[in-house]
Amino acid sequence: MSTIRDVSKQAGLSIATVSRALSTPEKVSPESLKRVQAAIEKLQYRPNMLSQKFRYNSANSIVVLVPNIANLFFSTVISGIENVAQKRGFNVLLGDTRDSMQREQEFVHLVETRQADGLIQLRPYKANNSLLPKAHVTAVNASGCENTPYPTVRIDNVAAAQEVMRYLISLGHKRIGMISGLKDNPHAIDRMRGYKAALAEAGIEFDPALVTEGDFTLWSGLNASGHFSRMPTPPTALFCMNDEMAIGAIKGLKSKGFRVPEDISVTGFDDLEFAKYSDPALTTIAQPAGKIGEKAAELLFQLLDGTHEGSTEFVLPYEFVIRQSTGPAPQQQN
Amino acid sequence: MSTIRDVSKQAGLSIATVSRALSTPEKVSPESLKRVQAAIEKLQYRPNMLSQKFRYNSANSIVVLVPNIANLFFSTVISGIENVAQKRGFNVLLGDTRDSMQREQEFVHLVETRQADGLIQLRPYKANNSLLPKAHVTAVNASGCENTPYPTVRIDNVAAAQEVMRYLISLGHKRIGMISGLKDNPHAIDRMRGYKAALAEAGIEFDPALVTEGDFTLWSGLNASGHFSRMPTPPTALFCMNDEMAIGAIKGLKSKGFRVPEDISVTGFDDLEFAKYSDPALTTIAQPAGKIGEKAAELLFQLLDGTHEGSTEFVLPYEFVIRQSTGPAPQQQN
DNA sequence: CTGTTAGCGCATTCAC
DNA sequence: GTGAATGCGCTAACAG
Repeated sequence: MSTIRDVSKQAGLSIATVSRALSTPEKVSPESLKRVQAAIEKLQYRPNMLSQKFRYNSANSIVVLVPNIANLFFSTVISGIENVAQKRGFNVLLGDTRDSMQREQEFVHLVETRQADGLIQLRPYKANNSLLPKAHVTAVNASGCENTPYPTVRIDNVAAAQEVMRYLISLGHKRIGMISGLKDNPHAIDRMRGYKAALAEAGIEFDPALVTEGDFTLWSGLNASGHFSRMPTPPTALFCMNDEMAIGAIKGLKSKGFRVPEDISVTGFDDLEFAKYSDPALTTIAQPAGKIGEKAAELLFQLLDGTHEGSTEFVLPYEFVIRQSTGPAPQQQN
Repeated sequence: MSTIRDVSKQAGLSIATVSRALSTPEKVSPESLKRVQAAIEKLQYRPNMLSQKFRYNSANSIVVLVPNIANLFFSTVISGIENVAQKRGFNVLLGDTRDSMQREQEFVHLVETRQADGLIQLRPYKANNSLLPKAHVTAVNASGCENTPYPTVRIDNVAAAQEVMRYLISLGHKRIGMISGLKDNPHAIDRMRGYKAALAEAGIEFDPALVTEGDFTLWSGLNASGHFSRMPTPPTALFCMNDEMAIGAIKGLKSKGFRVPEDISVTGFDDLEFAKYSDPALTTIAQPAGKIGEKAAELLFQLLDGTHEGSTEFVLPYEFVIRQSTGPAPQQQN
């Protein structure tokens, strides 16, 4: 591997001139420029970015902490982050944490040790969980939730859940089951609030028996659906906290002889590509996953540049998409 | 940000001793060690890895080139790569190329400029497309295909496709349609060979009218299914080159009044998590996506270490998973 | 066991 | 427009 020194020798010029030829060619005479270029070509010289990073004390990379990369919602957010990082000439370091705090800590360490300049966290933070502030690490939480002290980009989960519930209620549903995420998941907490708010609004009493816990996977949705199908009077609608669980639940319900939506309506959350192709196609909340990623990255760069002003909380619009998995409440159930 | 020099001053020791305390504590007296630790604690010192990387001329990272990160197959492979990179203390740089050669080139550049030590390509290479060899870049192709000059980890696509086809033929199917990937996609080429081989074996003539081209997306599968449903005598089975297209096709066929598998059998390829939850559940080839990633990473590290011996082509076993989307050919069609 | 010294590759002074 | 000299933070070789 040739260095800038080799190039300078080959060109018969000083290191400084070669360096200038690379960064500010207008400050170098055409003649020298040509010789430098020839030398570079001949030696197949490539500047050692490791050295540049060291000198500038800037890694030109950001790390993205993701609980599980093989999750379509997250990977779409990452796509958005990549988009703007690419434009800024930044690399994206992938931190697949698998919900392990230890792994997460290791990736935060990358920023502390300057291997990355900043961090985007895709996992929603719990209020008490303050991994970041003890280190001076520039960070943004994408897909964040309310009441966190971190700069955050999110949608209004409470309102979105409430909107879905209002729609179900408007279709005549009164017994509406829910497949929640883990109880301490901040998204689960927010969406639960929307669920309860809509019930209260409609004068329907909250029934804990209608709530069952999943973990946002297909399997947990399938599993949870069993709880409902075994009830003497099953709910007529099921509000699922994400699309995977909704699709899993539909699978389970159908196998038990339920028709969706004739016997039971099912709603999701996220609007994965697969939601359209589910049978029946899923009524769901479309989160602007790509946009969330882009906005989070933009915010992070502003923070890094010190050019950010104003609020550090961005609430992006969601969209309620009505498809075929929801219908009027069956008459006999009233 | 404090440096090792600050720590040495604070501890009243030389820089070298501090450095040793960090890397080889057994070579430092307990007394000094304690003072170093105290100084580090007080100053909140963190070693600057940028400097270490520079000195060792090793970035301790690998880049993964992926055509589309929001694709479940790829993200599962990446998960596998992450697994072994993590163990080796390497970072994974994400290169979402979006099928753009320019973007791909930029990521290869990361290796040329030492920002990464090696590269794993998830896109299958065409025989003529030699992006890598002109640069001296250590690389492995995961999900590769036959006859490439690069170290590669793959499954036997020809045999897998042939096995699926044999199964369909054994069920009595004679008119078997295919939803292919883009014609010049190496995977498409290999799987097509398997398709044709099975037909030839069974004495069934190849009919180009039964082949339609998709691009591995859900939508293209849905779209392609229209081609078949409009035929005067549609095929009784459909071999799709991946699960997404199969799921899209099933959606399309059902909407046209076809029953799967009673009227038409459908098979996929990959065995995404969603394949189980499709209705009907998909008969498909299970690629060991995670394993492919792990093996590719292991191979890359061996190459980087110079400890690799023997073949640079690994063919991993696949599994043929029979679910409910396939059944006997309908009688009336014979 | 500890300290002094040199140098990794590059960009940037400051002279000329 | 150009070159010589300096230093970024760290480790390794050497000397004590």
